[in-house]
Amino acid sequence: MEGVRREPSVLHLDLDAFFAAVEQRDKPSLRGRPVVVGGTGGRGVVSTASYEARAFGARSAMSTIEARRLCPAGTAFLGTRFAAYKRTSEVVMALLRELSPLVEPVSIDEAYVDLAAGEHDLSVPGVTALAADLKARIAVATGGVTGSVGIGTSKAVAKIGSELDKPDGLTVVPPGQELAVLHPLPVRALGGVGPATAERLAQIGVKTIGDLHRLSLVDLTSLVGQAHGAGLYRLARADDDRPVVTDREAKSVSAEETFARDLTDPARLAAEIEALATRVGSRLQRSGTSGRTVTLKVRRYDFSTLTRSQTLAHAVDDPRQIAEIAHRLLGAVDRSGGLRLLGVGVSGLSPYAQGDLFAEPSEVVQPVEVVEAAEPPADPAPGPAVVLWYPGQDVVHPELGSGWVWGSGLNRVTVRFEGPRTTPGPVRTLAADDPDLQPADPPDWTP
DNA sequence: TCTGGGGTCCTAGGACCC
DNA sequence: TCTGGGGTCCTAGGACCC
Repeated sequence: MEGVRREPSVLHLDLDAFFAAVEQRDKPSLRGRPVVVGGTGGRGVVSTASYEARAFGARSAMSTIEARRLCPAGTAFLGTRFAAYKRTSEVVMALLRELSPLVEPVSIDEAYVDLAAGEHDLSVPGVTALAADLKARIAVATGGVTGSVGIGTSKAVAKIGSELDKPDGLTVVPPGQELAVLHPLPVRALGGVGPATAERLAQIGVKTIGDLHRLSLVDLTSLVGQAHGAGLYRLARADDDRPVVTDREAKSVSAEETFARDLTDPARLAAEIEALATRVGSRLQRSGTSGRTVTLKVRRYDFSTLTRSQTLAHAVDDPRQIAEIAHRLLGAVDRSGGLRLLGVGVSGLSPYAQGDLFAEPSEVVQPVEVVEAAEPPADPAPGPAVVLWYPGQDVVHPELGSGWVWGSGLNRVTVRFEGPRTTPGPVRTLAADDPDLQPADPPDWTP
């Protein structure tokens, strides 16, 4: 177990029944009553059920129809208000960043904090007091939303700790006690063990993490695959050295929609593709990325689901181009019987925006050759302007400080500005001809 | 009126290159 | 004449997470 910490310095926070808790905070009449948040249409599913609704059997991912059957009259069924949840989430994440610069949001209602990167007493009483104080501050700052905290020597142990005492829980797993805590729990408690893996394990009599511990690495990998098996083998031994990381670049962007009724009309299908491509393209453009692979997802009337994808020579972020590929891919799938869902996604993302001037750094460094040219051309060549920015180039901005170019396109340049030593600075997308943005060290290839 | 929407990671086969 | 591997890219599907 190299690399596993000796002190309980990984904290996991999970906000309790988060969407429902925000609704109950904002609508006092809902407090103490069953609340179900999610899709309210005929094909909707439950995102979050309040603890009062869980008492009647309502659960996340259940169809809303079924939740209606289970819950009594007087249960509130609400659509999602994502913006409100996002604002509340940001308040909580800001409190976590006061504890440590190393905060890893996992989702809107979950995060890890590396307490070793802050100034803290990492004894068991020390982190227990810290967690109690954090919970109190979250409740005050959010107007009553509670969270469950787990603290341990690794992410896996911290996460399991936060599950043990929900809601409004606090669990510190002391160093050395990891296996005693883990082994009685069902294998489903481990991240990465879902219904399929649990079923396979159950068939050979493996129910608890303790049972899993007795399996050899060879047996485990032959049962669930190389990577997954090796991962579970280590988790059963509380051998988990995954670091807490602040930011990860997105790898794909997608949008999908389940229709109220299955669609067959080609014009309607085409219009849906356009709408989805527009959502994906505008999100790509807002984040200053583009991608080379366009994927179409189709769910048929019988719930059978398939994907078709095409990888292009150039990265795209233009909704019209994305839609064009998606139309072609849809043309090659069987639509008879009707389609329940369509989805459009772009992956293979790079920070370079689309456009003919997108170029590898090696191509852009070419101005160096001009230095060696005996004479500059008499007339500047007509056509597009030179590439002003290349990835990795150091730049300065009077307000944003110094940074480096992360990606550049025809009209845009994405710059990562340097933050304090321990945290990466903000990423900003600017107009390529923004006069405030200057090379930090102008290359002098002009005579 | 069964079964959302946004993601990540892994596997496996075929193409292609060295 | 016969017989190779490894590595990477692409496509499709599946498991899993919140």
